[in-house]
Amino acid sequence: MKKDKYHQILEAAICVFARNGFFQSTISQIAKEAGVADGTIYLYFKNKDDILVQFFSYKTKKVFTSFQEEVDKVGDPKDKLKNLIRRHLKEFQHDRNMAIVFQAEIKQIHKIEALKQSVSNISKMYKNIVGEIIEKGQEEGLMRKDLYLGLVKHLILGAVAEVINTWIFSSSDYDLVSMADPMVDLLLNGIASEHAV
Amino acid sequence: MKKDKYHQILEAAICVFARNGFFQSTISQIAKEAGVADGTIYLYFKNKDDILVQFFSYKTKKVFTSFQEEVDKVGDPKDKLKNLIRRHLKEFQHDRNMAIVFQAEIKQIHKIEALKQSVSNISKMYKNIVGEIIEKGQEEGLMRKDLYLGLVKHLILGAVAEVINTWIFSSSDYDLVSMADPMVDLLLNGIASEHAV
Amino acid sequence: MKKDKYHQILEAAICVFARNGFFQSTISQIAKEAGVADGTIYLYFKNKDDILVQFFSYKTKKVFTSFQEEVDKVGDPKDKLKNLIRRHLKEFQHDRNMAIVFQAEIKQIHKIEALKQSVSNISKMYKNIVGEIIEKGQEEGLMRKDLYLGLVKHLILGAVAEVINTWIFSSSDYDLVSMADPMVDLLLNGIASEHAV
Amino acid sequence: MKKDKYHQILEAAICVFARNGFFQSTISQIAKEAGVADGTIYLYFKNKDDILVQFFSYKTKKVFTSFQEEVDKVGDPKDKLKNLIRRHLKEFQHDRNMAIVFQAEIKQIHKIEALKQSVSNISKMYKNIVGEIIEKGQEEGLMRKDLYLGLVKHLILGAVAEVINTWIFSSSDYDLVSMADPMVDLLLNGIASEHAV
DNA sequence: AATGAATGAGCGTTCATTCAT
DNA sequence: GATGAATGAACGCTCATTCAT
Repeated sequence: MKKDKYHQILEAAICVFARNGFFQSTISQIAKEAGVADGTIYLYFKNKDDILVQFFSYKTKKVFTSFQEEVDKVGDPKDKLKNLIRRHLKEFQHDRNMAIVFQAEIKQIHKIEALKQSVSNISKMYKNIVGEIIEKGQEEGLMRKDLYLGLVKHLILGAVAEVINTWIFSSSDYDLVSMADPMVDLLLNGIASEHAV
Repeated sequence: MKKDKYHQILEAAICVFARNGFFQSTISQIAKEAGVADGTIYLYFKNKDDILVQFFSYKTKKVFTSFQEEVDKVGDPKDKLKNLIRRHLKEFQHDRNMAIVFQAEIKQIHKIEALKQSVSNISKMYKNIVGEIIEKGQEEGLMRKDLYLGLVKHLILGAVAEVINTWIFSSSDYDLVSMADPMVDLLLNGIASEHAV
Repeated sequence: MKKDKYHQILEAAICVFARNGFFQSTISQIAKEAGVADGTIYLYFKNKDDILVQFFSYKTKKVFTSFQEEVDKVGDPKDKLKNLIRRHLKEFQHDRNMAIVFQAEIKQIHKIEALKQSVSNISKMYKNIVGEIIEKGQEEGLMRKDLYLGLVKHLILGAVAEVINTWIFSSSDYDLVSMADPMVDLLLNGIASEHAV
Repeated sequence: MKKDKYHQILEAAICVFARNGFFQSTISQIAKEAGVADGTIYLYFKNKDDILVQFFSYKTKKVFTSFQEEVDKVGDPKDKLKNLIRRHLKEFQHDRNMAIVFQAEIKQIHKIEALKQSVSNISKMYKNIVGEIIEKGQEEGLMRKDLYLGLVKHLILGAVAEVINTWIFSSSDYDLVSMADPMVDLLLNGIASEHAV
């Protein structure tokens, strides 16, 4: 019934990284968490860095495929945005360790040579999805034409990331997904009262 | 003419931290950058962690005082928000190393016992400022009453943080401050076209 | 058509040892070279050291038998010496890996408990053969009576070893055996010009 | 009264290398022998390999200068040869650890990238000294003209090396230097009886 | 007999921290 | 105060050896 060792170690590693941070985690801790010997880790990963590389390439692919699927499910750009954010929150809520590593380590990681590439791609991919949604929304007259697109992407990604962050650092016992709809409302309509603008 | 050693070391440290990340930086590197001996650092800081503790308590105080001042300069809540964000971007653009350490290390740092407190405080302080602005806006009828306040705080902090992030990891030669006004516009009015809502 | 596994492994090991040195070689490398699994090696050898033990006891026996045979083929002590050296160079030229391991590892090897004995025996056996030749030469009046026998043995063994060494560390593409005759001439007659002594 | 740490460590290392061989020696052993902490070694040497590199470049220079001096002291080529060998044996007898490392490790060492150069130079330098002596001897009519010079060099170096080797692996309590004169006699006059040639 | 995944002791090396000068 | 040589604990990683299949 056991998963294969590769994933067993990968998950243990992510768990330990989530707890201590990548640089503060030791191979011994990971091995212990995974229930294997230290040396065993090196049968599946080239070195400590490689664990993170593998994690990012594996999870990123998996998560972004699910994002894209969710976006493609509906036609309306506003629904697309809603689905994207809901899925984003859902995936991260579902795998808290992944969420922590994604949020907390990703800023550090570009210092690891082997990860430079993949990290910058994660943001880019996400922002591409968002970008397409916005552009479609503009074409359909549902979204403002006078948007600085780059900024909108930052706004959305940043907002979601911060919500996840807060959830992570709190006791994580409230429902993250339930924040999707109010967030989309905020993003679409802003915080100003209608007659005030 | 030299600054006192304390600040000399502190700035050297931030520079090194910005370059390599906290855990990847060594006391030797900092000492070299500061032009002092390794041991000298321990005359001014209890240990390596303490450098970061000092940095955060010092910078946080300084920066947030400046934020508060900027917010207090004007009366209109929308202007307050604009001033806050403009100042935020300005300060971080002005001290890139600080920006990098704030953005990149802060997620890691709560794993350092001595920093747990200060880090969570930084977010809290920032969100308090934002919260007060929003509440004043609501009182004055300038902002929607049906806002989930916590979410709005995340939205604003997250958006600004993401903009700064992108700036840091890019070649950094564009003007960060100029993004303040369009960002406030976005936050206030959202991305949906008016008649579409 | 394959040789039995024992010799297959033994030869692979010598090849790897020749390339990397004993301590720098790993069981994995040997297994790979031999085309067997790591574990298989332990079916034929007690441990890594044992591979060298087996090699030395096997090769030493084989080589020295051939030396003795060659020496016994002729009656004249000078011819015996010539035959010995010629055979020595021939055997080592023929099996370069063996030559390298013999020359390069033998000095290290007495640090391996199990090999202490065999190594000192190799030199001893060789010197015994030489000793007998010299003594016979002296009896027959062909060699000087005033020789310090121990020294003569060193002289001969050392000279041959050094010639082999040089050959090993060069590109090994010249003929080693052709050096036998001039070497015997040198050993017999010395380097001084006749009338000069 | 203490020598500086650099030489203290270097000598301790050579002592340990002599005892266990380079690859079987650990930094901990060396540190213990030198009476310093493990880390201290890395203040003076780049890494374990570097200890050997330093040793060879230091000792080789020192020893060969002394060889050349000794050779230059006298004019007669035969005396030169005698002086060279006597000095060689003397130096190696005087510093047994050096002798062991020179004899035993040198064959292994060309596998260490940083040492490839220096090792091949040692033999070359020695053989150059010998070569010059022989050539001078030939010019002066003291040595045979029909010598294969390369072979003579091997003969001499090999013979001396083997004598040292035997001394090292024996209980080492006999006088090495006293073998110089008989050895030179052997080299000059050979082992054949005069009337027999 | 043969495999090769798994082990874990042991190594080289780094680096925060101390302290004699 | 300032130094930087010295420390030694702790880490990442290797590899001889074992053993279930």
